Amino acid sequence: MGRVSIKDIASKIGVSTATVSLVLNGKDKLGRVSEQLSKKIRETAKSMNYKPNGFAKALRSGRSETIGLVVADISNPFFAHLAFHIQEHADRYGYSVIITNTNESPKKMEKMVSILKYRQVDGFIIVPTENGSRCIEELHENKIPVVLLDRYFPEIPSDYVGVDNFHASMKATEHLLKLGCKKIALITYKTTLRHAQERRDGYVSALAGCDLYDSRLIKEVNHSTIVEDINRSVQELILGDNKIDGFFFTTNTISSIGLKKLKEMQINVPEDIKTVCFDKIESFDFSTIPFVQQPIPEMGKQAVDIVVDRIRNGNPSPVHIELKAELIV
Amino acid sequence: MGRVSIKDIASKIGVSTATVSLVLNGKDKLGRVSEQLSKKIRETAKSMNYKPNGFAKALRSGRSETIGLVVADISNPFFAHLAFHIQEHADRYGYSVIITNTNESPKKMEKMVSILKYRQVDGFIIVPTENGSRCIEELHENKIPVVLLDRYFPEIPSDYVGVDNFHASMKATEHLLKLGCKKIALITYKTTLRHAQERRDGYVSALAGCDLYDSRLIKEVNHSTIVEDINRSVQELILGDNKIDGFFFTTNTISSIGLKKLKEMQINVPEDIKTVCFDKIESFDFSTIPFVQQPIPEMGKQAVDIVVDRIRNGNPSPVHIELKAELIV
DNA sequence: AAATTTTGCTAAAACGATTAATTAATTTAT
DNA sequence: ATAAATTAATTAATCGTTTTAGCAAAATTT
Repeated sequence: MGRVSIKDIASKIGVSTATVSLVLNGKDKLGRVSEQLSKKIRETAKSMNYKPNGFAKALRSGRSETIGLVVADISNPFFAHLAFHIQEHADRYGYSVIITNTNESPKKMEKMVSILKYRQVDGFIIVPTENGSRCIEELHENKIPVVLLDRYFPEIPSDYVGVDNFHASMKATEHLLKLGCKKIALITYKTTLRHAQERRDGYVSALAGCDLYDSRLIKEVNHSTIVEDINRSVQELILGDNKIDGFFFTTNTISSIGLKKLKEMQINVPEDIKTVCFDKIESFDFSTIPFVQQPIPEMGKQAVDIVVDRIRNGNPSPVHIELKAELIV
Repeated sequence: MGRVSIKDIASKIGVSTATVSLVLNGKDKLGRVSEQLSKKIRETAKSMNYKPNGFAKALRSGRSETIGLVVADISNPFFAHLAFHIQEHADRYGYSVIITNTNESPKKMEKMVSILKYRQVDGFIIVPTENGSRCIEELHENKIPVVLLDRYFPEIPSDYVGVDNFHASMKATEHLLKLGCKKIALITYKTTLRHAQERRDGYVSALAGCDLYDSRLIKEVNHSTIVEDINRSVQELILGDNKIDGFFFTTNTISSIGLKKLKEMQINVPEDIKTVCFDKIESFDFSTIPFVQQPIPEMGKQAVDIVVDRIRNGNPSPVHIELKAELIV
């Protein structure tokens, strides 16, 4: 016995498929189907274990009830957690989520967006890569709902959900200052992405406030050579002339590699040097290291809320949501 | 300008949609379309930026070129990494992946499978939950390709990809023995899932071999109350009469919580007590703790290979693939 | 009683592709 | 020159649903 279609139900009861469809979509009031028949159809559908064919539905209606999620790397815990909450929340609206990875390559991002477009997703939630703005603009031009997440492009107005990177970084840096640090190094990505710059600006602003800013303490690392870059930077900073007494790592990946290097060099945290990280690292003894905690569940929820709203009600002026990130000590 | 359909191409050149479809699907030899026209159609399609409508295709052909992935929890790094590799590999076959979470609840697993069925996925890769065998059997009855991953049900024959849990655990336990441990505790899930039992059996077997097996050193924890359970177990074991000198944690989550508790109790690893974990914990100082490393990329690859093969070539006798897991010291 | 409105349902055309069956034109074989 | 085979395209049905327009019968209004 193959799949049960609307036609099977219709012919079993002896009505038209139109009537069945109307009833099963709750439009029986509008279509004026009698109470009795309505009930009978619903019961028959249930007893025959009818499941609507999503493709037929999507083809006819033009909506797939699917959201495309594009992240840098689903195996990164930050994005994995985001994905988890996005899915759980989307599920409540009846939306499924297709997750894809860019691996921080704009080329791959374009490819993934194209695949998702082919899959006719109703809307996108995207953590964009550097130089990925063209791709986003194209989606805008095609009037496809997009919510940017975690990162955004200041030059193009679009819906965005993220955290207040600037103030979070400032607070993080100030925490090190309060602990007495005078020479605080920053390790961050070499990127034009705004959220990274905001994190840097927060750090700079905190230090400039008390005349401790020194540009030589900022080290930029490349995504593609991250391990070597961080190892080298940490080594230089530690062994160099500046007597570094604090580190601010601007992402979980950077933190993880940086702390590993420190451990390797037999530098104890926080005894020998203080550190603060952006994002949590899953670690059994992380308890001693303060970190900036982004409200991941809320970020996911907001992104879903917005994209679903755009899908359903069209595109008024874009919103730019900046959530507060807490410093956990 | 809306989407370009096959009809648009056809009418632009002045041919039938059938011809266009034939050419665009590489069946022009079969359908005997002239070389010239063939070329012209391909060029026009490209210039008009034609993207086939997946739903129409899926509706007509009955295949969605989508794989449904059901994992316990995508925010768990082990599953996140699996998901990553599954996606990357599926992409090479032209398949998209829809990921869903069960949160270890068989009810939710059923719901997710049902959603994915409604989405007409061509095949499933499933990390099943305890008591989830009925759901898998139903898929078998409906002749929908399923590959079980990480866990399986011995009572139902189905495709499966996992690791040799028994020997991996045995090796892990033997490592502790080699380090001189005499009282090795096991912390594992209280579950009927076979893979967990295999891990326990490996541990038991290693200890029984040298007469060190003591059932009181095995502690089972519940998924829903995992933190309290582990904390209590660790505390009991450490403070109890048995002078525990080793721990074997059977999953990454258990390891993480267990190690955190040890740290809290000021027990140093590996000075005061030796430990070995199943799965890697993302941690900057994990370097000192030996762990069983599952070949995640290979597991993902195999699972995709099998499910795609089943989709394309039907269902011969199920395969049961057990990969070797390495002990990383 | 005729005209109008409401009620309850159906017919049929989409949506965008695929594909078996045909047709028409040309080439080859007899 | 006629029949057979090959080549090159088209027609039309189909997948399962949604939805607009329309039709008859019943109920209501005038």
